[in-house]
Amino acid sequence: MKDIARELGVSVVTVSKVVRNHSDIGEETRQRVLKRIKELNYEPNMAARALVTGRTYATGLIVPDLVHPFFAEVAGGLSDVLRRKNYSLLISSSQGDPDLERQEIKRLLSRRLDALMIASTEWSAESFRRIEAQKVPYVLIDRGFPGMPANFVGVDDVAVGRLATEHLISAGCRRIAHIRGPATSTAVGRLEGYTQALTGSDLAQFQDYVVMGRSPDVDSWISGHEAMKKLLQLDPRPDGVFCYNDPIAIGVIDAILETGLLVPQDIAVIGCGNLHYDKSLRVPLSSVDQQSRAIGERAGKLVLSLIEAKIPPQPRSIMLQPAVVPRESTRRSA
Amino acid sequence: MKDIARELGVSVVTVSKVVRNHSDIGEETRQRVLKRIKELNYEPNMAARALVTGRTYATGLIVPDLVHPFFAEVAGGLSDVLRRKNYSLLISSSQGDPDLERQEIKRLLSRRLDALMIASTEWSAESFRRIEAQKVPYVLIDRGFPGMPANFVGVDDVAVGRLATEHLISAGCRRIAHIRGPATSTAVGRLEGYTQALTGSDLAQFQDYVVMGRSPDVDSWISGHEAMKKLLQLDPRPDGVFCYNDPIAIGVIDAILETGLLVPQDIAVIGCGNLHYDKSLRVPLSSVDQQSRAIGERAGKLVLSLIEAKIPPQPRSIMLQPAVVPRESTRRSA
DNA sequence: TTGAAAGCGGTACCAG
DNA sequence: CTGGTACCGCTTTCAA
Repeated sequence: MKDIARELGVSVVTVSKVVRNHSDIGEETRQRVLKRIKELNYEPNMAARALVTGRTYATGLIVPDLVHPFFAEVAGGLSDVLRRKNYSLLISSSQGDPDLERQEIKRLLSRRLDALMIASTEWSAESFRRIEAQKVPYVLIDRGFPGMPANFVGVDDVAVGRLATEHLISAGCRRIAHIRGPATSTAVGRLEGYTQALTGSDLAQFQDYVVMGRSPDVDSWISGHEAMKKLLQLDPRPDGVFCYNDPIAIGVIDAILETGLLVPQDIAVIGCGNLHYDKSLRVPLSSVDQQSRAIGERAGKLVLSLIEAKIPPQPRSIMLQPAVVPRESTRRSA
Repeated sequence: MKDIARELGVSVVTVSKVVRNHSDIGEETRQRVLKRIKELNYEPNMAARALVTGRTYATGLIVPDLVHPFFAEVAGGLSDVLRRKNYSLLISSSQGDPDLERQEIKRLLSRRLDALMIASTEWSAESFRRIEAQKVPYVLIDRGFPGMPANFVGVDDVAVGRLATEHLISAGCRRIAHIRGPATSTAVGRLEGYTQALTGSDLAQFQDYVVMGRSPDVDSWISGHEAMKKLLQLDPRPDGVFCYNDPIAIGVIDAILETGLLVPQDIAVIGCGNLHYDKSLRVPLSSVDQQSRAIGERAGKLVLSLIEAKIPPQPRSIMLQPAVVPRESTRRSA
């Protein structure tokens, strides 16, 4: 910039104004500067700009696992929205480990990002105090903290659990198990919905029909497979299983088939997420659609509005409505 | 930092040195400063640091599609390696559009990242000149440019094509089709391997047995589905299909089954990528493993070494070896 | 419409 | 071991 200014015999201020196409610049001067900028392929140094303006035009996303299709889709939707407004996106994965998550938050905070989005693996809202202290706007994605007023974008998880369970009931299942997720709002909400649906029906509820996989967010398939093995040893064994997510459901189906039982005839299975390959599975998987991409897009828009706002607005909670997508895995001649 | 310095009656330089635990600082002073830093929860401003050191401790990754499991896994492996060395990762998606890709490169370049990694959708190496001009180290991922000396991490694509095709041949297929990808090195290499394998056999080669999907990187399933519909109208129709990637292969299988034909009995199918859900598909999918995660990890290590190097080293090409993972979709009683 | 000066939050260099 | 000074590349303010 200094070079351009010197060459053209104008000041850096002038060049700077042209770059940001500030109004008060002579048309002739503007053209000259613009021309030289193109020639030199000049790009302003964002780090320097960030230093003085305090805005980086970058946001951060922390997810438990990038490879998990749900988070990949969220990231995809997010990235699209942000790109259009010229924001960059830093992504990091917490591997489902709260310590790593805190560390990542710290790292991103020190980059002075304009906003953070987090699908948290925490059970407590503690580490968000620090973000608030730094006055960095943030949005919780997919998992919230009950009673904590914070910006949130996700799906109504109680509805997810209720819909899934009711679907199994109407498919004729009488002994419905649930493979639950970790201690996040998402898992808790779905469990709650499951319980509500059962309570609303005349079906019996068995204590040991609710089991938790080892690490449902990261090694989902294995978690599901293991959990189902346990359920299969129960007597009476379940005839319907509602799974915390689709990869778990896939593990569950595989476990059932290995035993020689049939899906959905012997045991019906439903998952959550409606991943795009669900319909091509060995047993096409019924699933509760979570609108993953929409979650990313809404979060993107919310975060942009947060950044633009001069004063931090009231936290908003955006709750998308889930829907059952029925497929083979629950199609019983009930 | 200024505050801390004032409060403690030392200079900012001293504080700065403590932060970076520079050697020549009195133990007592160090402790005092450290203490205060903890108390205030102080984090150095990376933008400021970047401005003076010229290093951002951040790298960028551009992929055609984040949701594509292959790239998600690459990103996952990469992210792990970089995190351990305290680097952040900016991810952006080019949607398979060369224009968008160039735009993203520009954007990331203006952030003065320490290095870039790109799974390019370009057919020409033109836009990489700009990166070189800025002297930013970069690594091509998955797709290279023949004859262009650049850092590269990927799989030996000719071997991929050869292995897949030979696998179909040994499964007893006599009329082998190929659904190819776009004009990238990856797709070209696989096609080359396919041709080599056929030439090395006594099988006939049909011109119209090679078809290309619409947008193989982004809407893979649809691309595969459409392409297979075309192939099915041929006479004689193929009895084996080698697909550019797994999502395409899934679309292909679905198209075949819709017609009432059987996989693998009537038509065997093999894909590339060995995605983790392949084994749970309606017809468990044979696939050529591309070591996606390893690609990410190797790329991460390479990029770190590039950053550390004072003088740009000779470009290295890291070529991982693929392997066939046979499953139901090619298991014929040949 | 233009530009001089100050400074964003740090680090490098070198003198004390 | 400690700190003064200059400066990284850009924006802001305000005077010309």
